Amino acid sequence: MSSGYTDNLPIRTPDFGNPTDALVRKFLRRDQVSAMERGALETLMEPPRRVSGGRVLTSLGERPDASTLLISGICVRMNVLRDGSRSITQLSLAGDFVDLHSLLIPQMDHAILTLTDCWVSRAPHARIRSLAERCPHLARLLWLETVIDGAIHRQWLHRMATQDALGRLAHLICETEARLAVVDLVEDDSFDFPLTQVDLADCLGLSTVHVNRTLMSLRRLQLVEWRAGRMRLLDRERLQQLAEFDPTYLRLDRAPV
Amino acid sequence: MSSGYTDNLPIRTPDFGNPTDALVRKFLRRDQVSAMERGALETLMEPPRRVSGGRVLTSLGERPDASTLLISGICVRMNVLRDGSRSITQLSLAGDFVDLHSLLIPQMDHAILTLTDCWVSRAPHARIRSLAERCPHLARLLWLETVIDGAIHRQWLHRMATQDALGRLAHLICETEARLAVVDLVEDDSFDFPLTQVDLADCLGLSTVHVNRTLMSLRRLQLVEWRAGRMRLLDRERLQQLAEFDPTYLRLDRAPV
DNA sequence: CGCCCGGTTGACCATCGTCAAACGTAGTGG
DNA sequence: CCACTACGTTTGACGATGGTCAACCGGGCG
Repeated sequence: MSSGYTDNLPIRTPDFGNPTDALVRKFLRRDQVSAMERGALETLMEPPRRVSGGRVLTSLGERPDASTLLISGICVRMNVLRDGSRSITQLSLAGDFVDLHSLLIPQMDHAILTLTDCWVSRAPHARIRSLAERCPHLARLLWLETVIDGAIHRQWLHRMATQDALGRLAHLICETEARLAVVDLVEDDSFDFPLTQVDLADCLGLSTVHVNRTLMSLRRLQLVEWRAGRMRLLDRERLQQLAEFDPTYLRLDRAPV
Repeated sequence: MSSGYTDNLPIRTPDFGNPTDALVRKFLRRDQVSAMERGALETLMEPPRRVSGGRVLTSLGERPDASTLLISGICVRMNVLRDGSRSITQLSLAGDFVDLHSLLIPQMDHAILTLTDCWVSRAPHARIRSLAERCPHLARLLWLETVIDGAIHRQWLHRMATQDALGRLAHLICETEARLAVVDLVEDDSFDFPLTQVDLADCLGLSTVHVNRTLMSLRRLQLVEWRAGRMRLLDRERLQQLAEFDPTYLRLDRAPV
């Protein structure tokens, strides 16, 4: 149970451009963003910081005074019940604010963990609030981010309620691929997917054993290949069909907000 | 399969005060709202309209140009899979905007249905957008509404993943009671809860048969009484314990947003 | 070399789904 | 008034998806 807060490597420069690059790429997929707005977004962010995998970024009960933008890596929202049973209610990918909601709900009712080594950057709430007042359009783009989180939650709920393990797993893979594609992290139908089967089980509400059985089925069906933390779609068509995947809820179409 | 849009009874006056009353009551639970802001909210709304139960308020694929505020009654978000399996991903109660997210995600990926007879009032998106620009504080209060929806989704997800039927049902009852209490719709530990067991099954991801068995257990345990669409908590303490209910996520504490 | 973590597999079991039938009540129409 | 229907609820029997327990494997690392 690692609970260390950070382990910054303060001197080293990250190997990416601007901290907001992935975020802006998502925005541009959905609307226009002016150069001025890009500049304004950059002023939100504190200097990037590196956090290794398996750390607590924000803990249960905390009242953060900033939201954290994920520049690279994967984080999760982790809910825990008193008896210790855990579940992952969201995967956060590059370009996602992992706890933007804390701007409006002060106290965390869940924890944020890094699954992998991550680069992150904080945006103090005071700065976000003031920027939102000056740039209503950016405010709506940020609002949209939280609203899409909600849409993803609803899909997960719907899948938990109606699909069996195979469909659920297939859907998670399709969704993650689609979200990563937006921020240019998919190449040749394959992308980094460094979850353990325990993590997957926590996402899907299944036991590890059954996740394993289900993965075996997916492989036997020749739908995916998953080795060394890299997922490859072998037959996107059939996989999406099995998952009943329809990306409407990800709002990947361009429409002014 | 009723799909009629409305059945207005245009002349009759509704038996409530201002359409925004319940909404403002929720806001006041969480922050201050000035008289000017109340007035501004009222200018958003179109005249209230009555819709009977079991109607489609907003259908799948639609691109609404207004969001609908629920003044009284109960609506649900209904997701449907191709094979027809349905699930309810949200219960909307008095004072909730049932599709506020459509301000930012144009195309509906689910439908909104009335479960009971409802009074509703539309707020055109253009008006909301312009009000949000003029009153950033109201914008944040509205944003908060969508963020709380997300927090509720995460709880439902968490419960689906970790709790058995009994805990899940108990949790839904606790949550609904807490939400209705905010808008003064709970009296003597009892409140209107006019869902059918089929509706409950769609909310909880269970079969109707199993919902029935689970309800029977709850009654045998002397935790609730449920007759004629009215739910009464007989032992709130034990029920909340069984449900592992912790209302933090509902953000019922007062803190400026 | 041995440990530890993650993955894999098998055997057994429980929660919950499916199918089916019966019951009560409200509403409709003869 | 009664027959008939429709809907929601209740209960039983049976079966399947997925959980639990346990053992084993394989690779990376101290």
